Amino acid sequence: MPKTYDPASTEPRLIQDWIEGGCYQRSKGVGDCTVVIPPPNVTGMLHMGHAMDDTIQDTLVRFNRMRGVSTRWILGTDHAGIATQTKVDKHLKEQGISRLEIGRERFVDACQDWRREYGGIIVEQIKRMGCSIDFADEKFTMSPEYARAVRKVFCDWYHAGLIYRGKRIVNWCPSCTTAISDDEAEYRDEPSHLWHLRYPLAEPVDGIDYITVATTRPETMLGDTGVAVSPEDPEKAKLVGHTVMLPIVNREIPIFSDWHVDKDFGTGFVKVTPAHDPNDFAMGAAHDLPQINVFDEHAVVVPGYGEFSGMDRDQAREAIVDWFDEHGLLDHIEDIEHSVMHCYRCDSALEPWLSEQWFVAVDKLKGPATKVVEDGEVTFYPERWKQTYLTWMENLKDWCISRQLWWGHRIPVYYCDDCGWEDALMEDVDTCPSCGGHHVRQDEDVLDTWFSSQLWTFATQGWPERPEEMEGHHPTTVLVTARDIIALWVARMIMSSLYFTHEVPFHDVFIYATILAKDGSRMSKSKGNGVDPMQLIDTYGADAMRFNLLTLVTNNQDVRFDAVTAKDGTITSARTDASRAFVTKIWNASRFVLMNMEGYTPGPAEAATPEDAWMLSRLAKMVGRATSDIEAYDLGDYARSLQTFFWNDLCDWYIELCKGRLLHGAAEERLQVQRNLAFVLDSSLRLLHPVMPFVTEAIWDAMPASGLDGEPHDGRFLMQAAWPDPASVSPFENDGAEHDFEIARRVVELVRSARARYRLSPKEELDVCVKVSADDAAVIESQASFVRGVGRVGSLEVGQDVAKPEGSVSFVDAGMELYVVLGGLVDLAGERARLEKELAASRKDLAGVERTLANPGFVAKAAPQVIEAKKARQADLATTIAQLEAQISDLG
RNA sequence: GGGCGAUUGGCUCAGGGGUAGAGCACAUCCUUCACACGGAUGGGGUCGCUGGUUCAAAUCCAGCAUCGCCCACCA
Repeated sequence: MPKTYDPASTEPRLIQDWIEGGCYQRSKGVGDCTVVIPPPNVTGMLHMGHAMDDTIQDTLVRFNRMRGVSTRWILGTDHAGIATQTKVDKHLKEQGISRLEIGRERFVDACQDWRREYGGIIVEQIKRMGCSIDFADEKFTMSPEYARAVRKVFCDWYHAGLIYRGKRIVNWCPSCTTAISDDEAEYRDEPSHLWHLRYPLAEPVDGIDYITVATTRPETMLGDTGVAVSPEDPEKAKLVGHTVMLPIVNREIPIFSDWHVDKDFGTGFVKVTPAHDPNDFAMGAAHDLPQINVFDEHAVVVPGYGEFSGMDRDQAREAIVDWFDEHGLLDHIEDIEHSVMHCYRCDSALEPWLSEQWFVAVDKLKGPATKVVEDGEVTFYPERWKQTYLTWMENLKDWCISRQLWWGHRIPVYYCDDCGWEDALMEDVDTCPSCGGHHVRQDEDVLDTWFSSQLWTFATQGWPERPEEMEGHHPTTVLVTARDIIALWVARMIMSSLYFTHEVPFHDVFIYATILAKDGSRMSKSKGNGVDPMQLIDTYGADAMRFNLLTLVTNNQDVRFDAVTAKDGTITSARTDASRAFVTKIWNASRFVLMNMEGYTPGPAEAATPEDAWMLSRLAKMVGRATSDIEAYDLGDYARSLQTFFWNDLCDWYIELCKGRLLHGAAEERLQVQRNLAFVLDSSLRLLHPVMPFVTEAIWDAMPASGLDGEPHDGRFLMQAAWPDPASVSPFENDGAEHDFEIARRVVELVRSARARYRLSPKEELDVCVKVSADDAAVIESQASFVRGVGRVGSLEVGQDVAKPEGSVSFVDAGMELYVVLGGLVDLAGERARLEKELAASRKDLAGVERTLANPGFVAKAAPQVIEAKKARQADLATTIAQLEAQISDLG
C-alpha cells in the first residue's frame, strides 16, 4: 500500500471498476430496497442539499446491498419547466435570440440541448460522489416513455372528471407570462403605501356624499365592481345596499357586507376587484359581481380605459393616483409594509389575474392520501413531519396544473374549432373525430412540473405498459428528501400513486436537515454563501465530504455547514477536514496491519488475551449498533460511533497493544494477533463502507481474507461483500473483559499523566506501584504486559499492601492508589496543589451525593438501582477522600 | 396570524430525568520504525431566561426572549 492515500486518483478509478463490474446495477437478494432519487433539475449543478440527499441514499443502498437485500436505486433528472425555460431563455437572449422569434419547436430543441448538457453534468457529479446508482438506466421526466405515463394520467383523470378547466385567479407572472402556483410564489415584505381614495356615493346618505377606501393597488380600481364593509361594523351598515359611482369609469357599483372585511383595517371600506384579487374573487362570486379584467397578459391596461389603456401597471398606478389627486379624491397616503408575491424564478411581482386554467380536483384524492399517513402505511422520519403533511393535506385546494410555457408536457387536450368538440387523447389527432373537420388544435399550455414528477416512483418503473417491472419494487422502500417539498412533491406522489397503482409510492419518507450556511442563513446564489460540493470533493475527497454530511444527519430541522469559501476560491471546513483526517487514519491503520501480515493464514478470531477479549467485545457491540442505527435512519450516530470506535478503541489502544506480539511475539502468538487484527479491520471496513466507500474499497482490495468469511478477495469488491452479522459476532460481547480493560487502561493513563507533568521522556521506563483490592490486583497482573508495554513501565508492583516508594508521586482514582517513582524530582508544592484540587472536587461531589441520600423522598421513591449506584458512589468518594488526605499529609 | 425547530465550552454539533460530551480551536510535551491530516497530557461550560412537575431537571411542562424554517393572510 502506498504511504499516503490519494482520493483524487483513487476515487475515479474505483468508480470505473465498480461500474465495469456491474456493481451499480440492481442486486438480487432477499427482501427489497428500492429507492428513486429525487430527480435533480436539469438546470444546474449539484448543491449541498443534493450532496446530503444522495449521501444518505447511497449509505442506505450500500448497506442493504451488503446485507444481501435486493437493491434498486433509480437515477433520473427532472425537466423542471419554468426553471429550465428561464435559463434557456436567458442563454438565448445573451446570443441576441428571442424565443418568440424562433418559435415553439426550435425553442424546445434548445431546451433539449440544454438538458443534454446540464443533465449530463449533474449525473457526472452524482457519479463522482460515489453514488451506487444505476447509471446505465437513466430516467428523465420528459423521455418518450415517461411522457406516455404523464399523458395517461392526464387522460384518465380528465375522463374521470378529476381534471377540469376553469376561470380562476392565478398568480400570473407578467414577465414569464405564465401562472405560478401558490407553492412557487414567494412573499416578500416591501415598503409600500396605502392610498386612501374617495368614491362618491351615487346618492348622498344622511348627508354623506362619499366614502373612502384604502388600497395598496389603486391601479386595479378600473376593475372594481363593488365596495365591501364588515358585517360587524354597525356604523357602515346604513350604507349597505347603496351604491357608489366609481370615478374615472363612472360605473355604479354596490356597497355590501362580507366577512372577509376587517372593520379595523384601513378605512373599513374595501374596494372589490374580483378579477384581480383572490379574496375579491371569492367575495365577487358570493355576491354575484361582474369580473372585469383590466390587464392583459403583460399587466398592461387593456383598451377601453382612455388615457390609461396601454400603460403598464406601474405607470397606471401613478396616473390613477394623479387623477384622484387632481380631482380632489385622494384623501391621503399612508406608508405601510406590504408583502408582495414574487415569481420564484424571475422575481417579478406577480399579478393576481383571472384566466382560463386546468385544475386537478383534489377532493377524491386527499382522503386516501391522508389515511395512509394516519395509519402509518407511509411513515415519516423524523415523525414530526407527519403533522406537517396532514395539515397541508387538510387545507388542500384544487391544484392548478396548467403553465403557459413551451418546455414541458403539453396538455393533451384537443379542440375542434368547427364543431366545438373537445377531448383528452393518448394519440395526436389532426381530424376531428366528431365532425371530421380539420380545424383541430391542441391546447397550448404545458403541465406543471410537479404533475409529471408526482409519478416518479412508478413511471420510472415501466408503468403503465410493463407492470411486471414494478413487481417487488413498488412501493419503493424509502424516499429521502428535503422538507420544503413535502407538500409540492411528497403529497402529490402519494395521491397519484394511490390512484393509479392502488398502493403507496414508498413506505418511509426520510426528511434530512436543511443545510444552512455558516451564518445560519439559507445558502443562496444571490448571497454567495453557498458551498460547492464538487469543490469540497476536490479539496477533501468524496469520502470525507460524505462522512461529514452523515454526521449532520440528526433530528434537527436545519444544520449549519461550517465550510467557508475564501476570496481566492479555496474552501475550508473544519469538520470536513477532520473527516479527511479520519480517512487518513483508516488508511494508515490499515497499512500498519497489512505491513505486518507475513506468515498470515486466515483463521478465526479468538480472545487470546484480555485486550483481545476487550476489542472483540467492542467490535461485537459496534456491529449491533451500526446495524440498528442504519435501520432506524439514525445515520449521524452510525457515523460518529464508528469514528470513535475505529479511532479511539482500535487505533489508539488495540493496535498499540498488538505491537508487542506482532513485532516480537512467537509465531503462534503472532498468527493469532494477525487473525484478530484482520478480523477487526475487515469488519470495520465493512461497517464503514456505506459512508466511506472509496477508502474502504481501496484498502480491502489489498487485504487478504479474514476470519470473517475466509474468502480471498480476488476480483471481489467490498461493496458486494457481506455486512457483518450482529448475531454471529454477539458471542464476543464480554462486559467483564471490558471492565477489566478499563482498569488497566486507567493505570496507563495515570502513568502517562505523571510523565507529561514531569516532562519525562517517553522512552524512559518508569517504576510503578499500585495499591488496589486483591481482585483488581489480579486484574492488573493479568494485563501486566499491556501496562508495561503501552505505559513504558519498568517494574510494576501491584497489591493490597503496597507502600508508597520514596520520591514518587501518587494518584488516587476509584479506589486505586498509584505511585510513579520519579527519583527525587518530585515537585512537592505542585503535587500538594494538584491533590488538594482533587480533594476539593471529591468533597464537593460527596456532599452532593450525601445530600441526595439524606433526602427521605429519594430513598422512598428512587429506583433501587439508582439508590445502589448512589451508595456505591458515596463509598468510592469517601475512600478517595481518605486516600487523598493521607497522600497530602504524607507530603509533609 | 398558525405550526415547527434551535438556544450546551471560542467555533460546528452530539446527548438527554440521577457523576456535562466530541471534533476543531487553545496550552504544554513528543518527529519512537501506521499515521504531525499524528501521539500524549491539560485548561475551558452554573446546558438562553423565568416559573412549574418531580425525591431528583441541562434533560419533562408552561411562559418569555432571541434566531431560523414552513404554512396561511394582508384592502
